Amino acid sequence: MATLADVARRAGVSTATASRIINGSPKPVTDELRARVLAAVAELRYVPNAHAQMLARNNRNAVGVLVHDVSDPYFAEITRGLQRVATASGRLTIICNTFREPARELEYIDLLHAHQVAAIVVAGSGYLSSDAEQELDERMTAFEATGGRIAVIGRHHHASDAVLPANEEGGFLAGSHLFELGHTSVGVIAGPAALTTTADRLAGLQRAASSYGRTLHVVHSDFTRDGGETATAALLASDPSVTAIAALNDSMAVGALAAMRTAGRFLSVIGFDDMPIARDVTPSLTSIRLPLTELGERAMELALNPPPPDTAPRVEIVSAELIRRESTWPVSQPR
Amino acid sequence: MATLADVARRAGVSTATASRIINGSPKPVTDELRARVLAAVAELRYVPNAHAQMLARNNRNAVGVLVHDVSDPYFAEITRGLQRVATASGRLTIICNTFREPARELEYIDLLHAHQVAAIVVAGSGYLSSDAEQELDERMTAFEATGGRIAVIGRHHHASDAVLPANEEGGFLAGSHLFELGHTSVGVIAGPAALTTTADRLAGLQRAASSYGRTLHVVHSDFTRDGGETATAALLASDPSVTAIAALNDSMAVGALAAMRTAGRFLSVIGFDDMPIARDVTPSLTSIRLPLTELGERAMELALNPPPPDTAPRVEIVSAELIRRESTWPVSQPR
DNA sequence: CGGTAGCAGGAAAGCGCTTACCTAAGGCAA
DNA sequence: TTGCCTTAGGTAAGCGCTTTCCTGCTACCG
Repeated sequence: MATLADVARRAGVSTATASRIINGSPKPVTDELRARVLAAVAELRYVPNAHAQMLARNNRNAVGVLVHDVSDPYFAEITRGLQRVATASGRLTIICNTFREPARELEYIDLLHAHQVAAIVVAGSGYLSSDAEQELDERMTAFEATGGRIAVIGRHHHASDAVLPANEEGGFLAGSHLFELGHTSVGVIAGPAALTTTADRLAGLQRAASSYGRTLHVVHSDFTRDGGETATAALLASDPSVTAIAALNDSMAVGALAAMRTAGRFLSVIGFDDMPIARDVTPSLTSIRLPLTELGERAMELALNPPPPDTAPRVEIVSAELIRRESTWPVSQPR
Repeated sequence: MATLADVARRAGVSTATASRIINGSPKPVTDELRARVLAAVAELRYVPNAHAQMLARNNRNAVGVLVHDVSDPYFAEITRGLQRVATASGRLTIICNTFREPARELEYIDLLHAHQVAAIVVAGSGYLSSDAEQELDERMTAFEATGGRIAVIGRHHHASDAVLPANEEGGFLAGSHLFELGHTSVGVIAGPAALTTTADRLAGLQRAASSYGRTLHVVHSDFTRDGGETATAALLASDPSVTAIAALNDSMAVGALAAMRTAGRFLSVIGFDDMPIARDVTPSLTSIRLPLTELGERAMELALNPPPPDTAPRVEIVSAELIRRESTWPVSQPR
């Protein structure tokens, strides 16, 4: 690897001069030297060593993103928003897939910390409470103590800025929609019980149920399409009275559709997240839209723009919206 | 930020000893000192500065991934494979979204180079030929000249290892399937003409067409769902004789389905890539399966395991497979 | 013509680590 | 007792950069 010293030697200048020219520092330099140095850079295909630069400059440039799984469309959408903002402000984004393993989360936080990132965005529901969650909180605090910034998406961390999707409100919207259509027995395909996302969406649904004087039939699944399919199949078999299904995300809703196709029973289905696929399945899916890209953008903005010191953490709530499509209909007009 | 020197001071040892203990070097150290140092690490919440480590050790640990857009399911799937392998061998993966802009690709290659990554995987079709492509080739070669490894996916780079999806074969499979079903007038919704992926898949389709003595009606689009929808709508309107559509990826095939729904004309459709969504649309999509995750895994393996020196670049071809579903049927039994 | 700016460029001190090499002390055989 | 290992730990030289401070020079003023 060519080093700055190589370039300087070749151009017949000191490393100081070479560095200044390459970085376009304000110090004046004669055009002649500039040309010689730039020529040397080109000839040697010199690329500065980023680690040495970071070390010498001691500025934090990159930002880290902790995400459960980028290939999950939910996170893919959020990640796109995060990246847009980060890239726009000229920062390198390091994306870390935690695969939902708390141990890996911890590992990655340290790794990002070690890499001197300016900020870390943690996306994705946390667990309601657990040792790992505790530990994560602690590491996040430690990172912030060294001047790093943290923003979380859809997860509460007492000390950090947060962007929260209106999960409870969304759940309420979904439930109200179904009850408004006259459904009395609603099956809920929920995510893992320990996740805050599940808890919040479910809470909204419950609120709707009690305000309409109805009850829910909840089964827990895992937020995947296949999980949704099996859970729905089981629900259909065990409770014939159910006339509508509320799935706590679109993937499971799509699974529910598949289960109903094989069972030959077609009930109203409402999903959650309004992912792109929602409009392309048949029937197209009524869903609760969460502006995921925006969620990511806001979070990155919070992470990159430090708040005035000694103020409380900022919390932004982005609201949910009901998107009506073909998969829900009045209970009085069954199909 | 606590530094190693802080830890050493606090534990009353030299930085050398502290470093050795923290890194578990083979040098023997008394248990007493070890305990003191580890205690200091915990108290100070010391996290080593990765940049300083990289600089001092001069070893390359991370790997970089250049990908058009992780939120595109096609690349999401590939990325998942890449990450699986990289993480399994204990490496940090830096994912860079190029958003299909050649300029950004160049920028990122240099950035990864500067960060001393051990290897770079470039995923995603290149352009048939262009200045930017030329330039990219050059940078890649420069990177390899400094000891870095490069592997490409679905793109030819004379000097690097490559994993290639069998695009031509897949195109042939798709074409043969449709002609076998008796279709004589096949409309092709292609991607941008300048992309090698488009060219290869199209070539396979053409080969099938000529071996069956048929011709194709090709329109170019952009590999997005919406692009596919408008292109299909236009094709339907302009050429009423078409009885089947071959879309060069599933996203556009889904768009084609949507266009046909609005037009009220239902033709056989075959997609490409067999993305998860294919089985959930109605009718479920016949498609050419490309094992995308595997594509990513193989590429990362190539990137991480250097070939014996002075051998030709390794090229692996992963084959395509026809997945029959409901969206294609014999021309003699129209719906 | 001396004195002082102003300018172009270099010398060198770090940034936070790792590690080759050195030292001091103890143990043991001759 | 001497000599030589071994052991436990420290010293200090970098890794490749940036940046402060310093050195000559030329130019200009009185």
